[in-house]
Amino acid sequence: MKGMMVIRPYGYEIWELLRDQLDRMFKETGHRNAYFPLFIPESFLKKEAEHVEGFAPEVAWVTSGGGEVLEERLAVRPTSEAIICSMYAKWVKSWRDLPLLYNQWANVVRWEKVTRLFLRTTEFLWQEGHTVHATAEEAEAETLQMLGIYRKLAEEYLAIPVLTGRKSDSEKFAGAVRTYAIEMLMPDGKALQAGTSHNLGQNFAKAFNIRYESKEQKLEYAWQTSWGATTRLVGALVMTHGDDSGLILPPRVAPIQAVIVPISAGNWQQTVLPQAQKIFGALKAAGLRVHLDDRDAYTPGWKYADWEMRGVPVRIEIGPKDIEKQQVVLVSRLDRKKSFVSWDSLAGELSMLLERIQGELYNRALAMRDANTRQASTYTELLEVMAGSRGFIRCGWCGSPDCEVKVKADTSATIRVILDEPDPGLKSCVVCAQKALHTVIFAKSY
RNA sequence: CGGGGCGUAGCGCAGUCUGGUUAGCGUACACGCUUGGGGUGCGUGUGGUCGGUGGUUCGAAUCCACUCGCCCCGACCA
Repeated sequence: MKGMMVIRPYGYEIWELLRDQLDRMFKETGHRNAYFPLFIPESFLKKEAEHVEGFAPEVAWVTSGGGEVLEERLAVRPTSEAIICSMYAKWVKSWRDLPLLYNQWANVVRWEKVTRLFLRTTEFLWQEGHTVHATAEEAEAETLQMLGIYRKLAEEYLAIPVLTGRKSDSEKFAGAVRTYAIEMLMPDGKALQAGTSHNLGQNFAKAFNIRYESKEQKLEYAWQTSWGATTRLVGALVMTHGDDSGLILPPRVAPIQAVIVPISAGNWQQTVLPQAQKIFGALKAAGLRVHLDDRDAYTPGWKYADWEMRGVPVRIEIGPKDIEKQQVVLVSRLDRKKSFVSWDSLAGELSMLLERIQGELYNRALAMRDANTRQASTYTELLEVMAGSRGFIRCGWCGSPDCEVKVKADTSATIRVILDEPDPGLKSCVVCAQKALHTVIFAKSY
């Protein structure tokens, strides 16, 4: 099947680690998990006009079941606003029911014409949060809070710097009032949208009739948000940190943080292996994700290359010479630099090394992004950058869709985010030279 | 969806133009010996509907048509 992915255990473990972090942060902010149906009756999907128009081209339909043609065809969920809102309409009665803070971990299907492994697949895994609030202010605060959680996940766990900001009208979610996103820059100069948070206003509440009775005994439409992040994040990890030897995984989301490679010489299984096993047990007990590679069929050198390709941040070598000195050799995946550490201080030293690698990966990614972020004050400058090095381009924008469309037609770049704070140095629109209302980031995107 | 490229062993490829023995090579895999602190070396083996379907031909990996999948560029896309 085109665009479908199979995720084997090592890759899935990466997803599980970042998923667990997100899930923890959601719960810390009062959200609870729930589950809603995979199929959505067409009549539900049609209720919000802009929403159905936005998703229609990429919906997969079920038209028969049990050997019979269905009276009403069913959409395989491309996102669950429609089905969830239909339930929220029944559940929300009073201001006392609010806020409703639910999240769903699920798979969704979007029939994309062009697929790209991990970045744009027909079926993907994600979480989608759907909340209901009594006021517009609360909904906006929720939207921004969740954007902040995505930023935290990206920067503190995936070690990838992000820009946050609003999307232009042409890029916003179909049915939303406002869409915010975290936006990453990949090493090839293309931008990747890695998480979105939408303020839905009352659009869906009006379409699905989600109303509550306020303290003042007035019937009011509710205010809603939705927000999501997907398996695309795993693709972002791979692209951002990899080098010529393979993957480099940030320690906080690495399924294996350190691999122990016993030096197989002579009767190593009697001399070296027992100590390697002891160290393995001690590190595991210290809460580290370690693996002991005791395969006899491969030489140490082969194992080094193998684990480097898989992105394990630290290798621990132990051989006959180390047994004598009661030490091990730590090797960083970043630069292959070796350090010699005694057995009794290993757990502490390893933890510190892992933290250093986590920080260094972020710094590398930040340096890459900064080196590929340019400012353009004239249209000629913008064209030159897009024809050459690409990357992020900061410039002024008057806010007119016409200017946005012109850039896309000429360069295929789009506005990735509208920055929260306009740069006072960028006074005029990069296209029409009229007064700039916003500072925006243009880039080609995945 | 439009333009271009590519599908031959798990992976990477040669062979296709110019149809003709048993379809090769590297790597991986299995076994034996050897080696072991940067992908050890030698040997013996296993593994193929040549993406699929149909056609042309005495004969098709090779020519033709259709089709499926993948990659790049563009359009589309929260």
